[in-house]
Amino acid sequence: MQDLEHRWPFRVAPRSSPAPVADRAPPGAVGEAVVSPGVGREVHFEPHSSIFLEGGAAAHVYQIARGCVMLSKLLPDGRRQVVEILGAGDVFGFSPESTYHCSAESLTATSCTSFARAALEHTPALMCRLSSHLHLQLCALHEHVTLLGRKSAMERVATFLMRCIPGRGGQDCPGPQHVDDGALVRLAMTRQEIADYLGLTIETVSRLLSKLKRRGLVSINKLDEITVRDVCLVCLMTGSHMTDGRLCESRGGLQPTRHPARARP
Amino acid sequence: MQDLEHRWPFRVAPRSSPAPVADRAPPGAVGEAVVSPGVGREVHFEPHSSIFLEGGAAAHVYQIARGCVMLSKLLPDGRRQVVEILGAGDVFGFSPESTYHCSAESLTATSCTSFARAALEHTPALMCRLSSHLHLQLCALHEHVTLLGRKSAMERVATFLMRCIPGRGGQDCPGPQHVDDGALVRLAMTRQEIADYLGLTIETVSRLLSKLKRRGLVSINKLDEITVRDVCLVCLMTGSHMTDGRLCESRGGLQPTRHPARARP
DNA sequence: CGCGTTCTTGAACTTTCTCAACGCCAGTGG
DNA sequence: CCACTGGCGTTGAGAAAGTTCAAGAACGCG
Repeated sequence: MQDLEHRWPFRVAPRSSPAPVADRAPPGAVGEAVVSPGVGREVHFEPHSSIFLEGGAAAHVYQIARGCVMLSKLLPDGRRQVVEILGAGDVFGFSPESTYHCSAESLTATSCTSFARAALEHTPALMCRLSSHLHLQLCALHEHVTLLGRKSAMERVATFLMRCIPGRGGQDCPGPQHVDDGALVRLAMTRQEIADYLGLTIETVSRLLSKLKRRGLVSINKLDEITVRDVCLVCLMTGSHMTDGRLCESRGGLQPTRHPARARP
Repeated sequence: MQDLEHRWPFRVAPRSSPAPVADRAPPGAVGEAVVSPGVGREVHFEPHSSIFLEGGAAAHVYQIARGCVMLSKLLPDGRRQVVEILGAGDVFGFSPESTYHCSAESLTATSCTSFARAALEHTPALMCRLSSHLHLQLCALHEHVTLLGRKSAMERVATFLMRCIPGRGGQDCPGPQHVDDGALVRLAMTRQEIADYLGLTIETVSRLLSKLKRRGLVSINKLDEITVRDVCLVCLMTGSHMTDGRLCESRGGLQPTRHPARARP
């Protein structure tokens, strides 16, 4: 259907044309036709405002028309995990219980269509249309589970940066388009949120960004605005590609034994 | 609707009645009515057989009628992550691309209803019925992301054991039913698979199971058969409960700053 | 019984976390 | 205008958790 990656299009502009900082229309067909057939209601959220809290009554289901939403969970001792980051077209607020199992917070200015849970249960057609988006999210979540379970800290940060650059890093990545393969990334997240997303501490995220800066791979313009100077090079650090040039070759079968948990040095 | 946990009911028997090692009907309504309206075909898999491989042509979507399935992904250097473990009622094989983005393997003897992808696309009603299961899986995946991102190795192992005991550890856990609060767990997974599921190494899993054994919390009968001697005590080690007695109290709001990444000693 | 596979255990080493100090920046109020 | 303050972010030193490597034990199967 369409690309799995870059489903939360942070405001990003190609390096060569630094102009359009305003929100762009999401790439791909993901954000298509968010029709609201009577039951749906348009709701808007400022950047970094709470949409609902973990444990609150699960009254509504939301579909994002524009913007970015972050879902997170807390452990009772205060450890937080950002569980999913969503963009246009994505659906959240489904809960098998009567309460939300995670909190939702907008990252950028966000518009959603909200559906009352009760109404939804009486409109199977609508329910289905919303559900049909979920397997995209499931797929992205699988990718993220792999990041959390098996990638080193640097690979996580590199992967994170690549996810902020639409159109690059996926299977159909066109490779560098200009001699200067750079991209401007607006993060819209604090270091703490990035850390909670990547399963790291804030210090580690900070240190690794500094290391990337020292190596000349990125430059940090404004804390939440990073220029990735060589997209391809950062992409090679994600752990998702063969480091010796070849891209993923087809695998002969499962390799059940001896898996190094982290990349070898 | 129903419980999130124990959605992959490994063969488990209460400690007091050690008899029924044979597969039990799944608890809850998850495994309801797996009707196959013409398009669906019944397929069976031996324990530990491959259902499809990551990168293979995504020809079918499956719904589990009975048994357990493990989804996994490989990084190009051979690191593996078990991404999801599924039980009766769960759906897998959806892919936004033309190829599968993960591999599927049966853990126990498994029966599935398989639907040709092409047929599915012409039967929106069926598609919807399958999709409607996905938000349950999404929810379980959020839980697992939290485990991978924020839990210590011991908390992961404890959580894993609790997930193998149906009816316990969830929000509606009845607590100990007998004076002797034990449970028999059939793992159906090798140590390597458990490690790949929990984002650890095989050595760490082995070490921590030994530590639990030394502390008298579990006993290991047959490598893949473990008796959890005190379910409640193991549950307190999962990191999902307040360790000082009280269960989760309602939280006042988001706590965006200072999150210890691991539990304090 | 012997062999291959899987699991366990130990010791050394890495990575990442923890704790603490410091820097930067924006907003505030004298 | 400038010092003060609070919130983030960065950096360093030391500690801890988990990994790696290697050897030995246990299991299962012919």
